[in-house]
Amino acid sequence: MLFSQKILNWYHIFGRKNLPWQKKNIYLIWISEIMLQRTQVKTVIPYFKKFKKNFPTLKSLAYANINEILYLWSGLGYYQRAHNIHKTAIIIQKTHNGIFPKNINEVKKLPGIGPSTAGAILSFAYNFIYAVLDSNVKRILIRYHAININYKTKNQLDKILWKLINQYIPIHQSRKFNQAMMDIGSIICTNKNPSCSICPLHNTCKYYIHKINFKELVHKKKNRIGILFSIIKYKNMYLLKQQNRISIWKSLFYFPITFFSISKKKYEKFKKKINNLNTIINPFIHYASNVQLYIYSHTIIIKKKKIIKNINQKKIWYDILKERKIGIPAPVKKILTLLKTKN
DNA sequence: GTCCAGGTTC
DNA sequence: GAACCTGGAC
Repeated sequence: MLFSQKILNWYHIFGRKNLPWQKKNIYLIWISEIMLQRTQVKTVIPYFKKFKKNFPTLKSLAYANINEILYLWSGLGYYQRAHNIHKTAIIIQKTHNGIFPKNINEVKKLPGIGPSTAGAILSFAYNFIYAVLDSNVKRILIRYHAININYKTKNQLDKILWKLINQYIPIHQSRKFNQAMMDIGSIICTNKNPSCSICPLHNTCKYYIHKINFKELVHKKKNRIGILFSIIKYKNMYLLKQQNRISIWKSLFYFPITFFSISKKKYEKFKKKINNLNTIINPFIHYASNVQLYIYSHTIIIKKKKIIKNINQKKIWYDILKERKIGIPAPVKKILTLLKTKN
């Protein structure tokens, strides 16, 4: 039996068919595919539903305020994606008459859409014959063909894998094929302890037959960075700043921040200093991107505050008892929730 | 406490 | 090749 036939047969019995974005609405498919970039299905579902409710159409998104988009994105991570969907919505509104393009080259030009996402969008929306090559699909192909990835650069490997997947993708059922490949990759052909016995490809898979397993390269150790949040409180309100210059959490709102080196000497010195500060939030570690953030905070309670500036300016007084439509990074949300309970 | 899953961009 | 985030598993 052909590779693609095995995949399609599996899909008809086990494939995921009721995900909230599987409705042939290209706008919603696009949003879901962006959310799914380096983010797992179960994480995306609640965010997608909330997003769909608030921005049901491309037009509503194009005219939205970026802070409102970041608010709905808060906690999902990789906030550049939120900026990119806004940019894309505006581009489509202006230069494509509000209609999401059908041409793959046009789609790939849009911010935040690479080759894999472009294939996913067009195959899911229109059943066009474009493949998806995300890490689930890559893992299947690497194992199936026992490709030794240690001798290849990322580019060389991608070229090989694209060639393979383009050979396998069936002419009439690309939508089902792509969905099934991702399902199998994430449910069966998992990174650790794959469930080969229930895999539709195991009869011809080199990894299964010959027990060939090439280990992936180990991850680089993350750098430690110290952060001090200055929690400035006035009644129920906290001072938050929108930061654009710092690369992490770009244009999200958080407490005034000080970075410090975590080199042993400086860190010890800083720790002593911190211990003298007035704080009600215990220090904690937050992993972000390629860094390990050691997050400390100190509290300053003020009796009189400056004039409240509006949302388009960089500083705001955030009332913890009121929801406000701004983007807030996960660890800052966590602190605000703690402050609420201690209020 | 540390590790893991997960595409695009520059 | 490095930067970008978070929740949950261990």
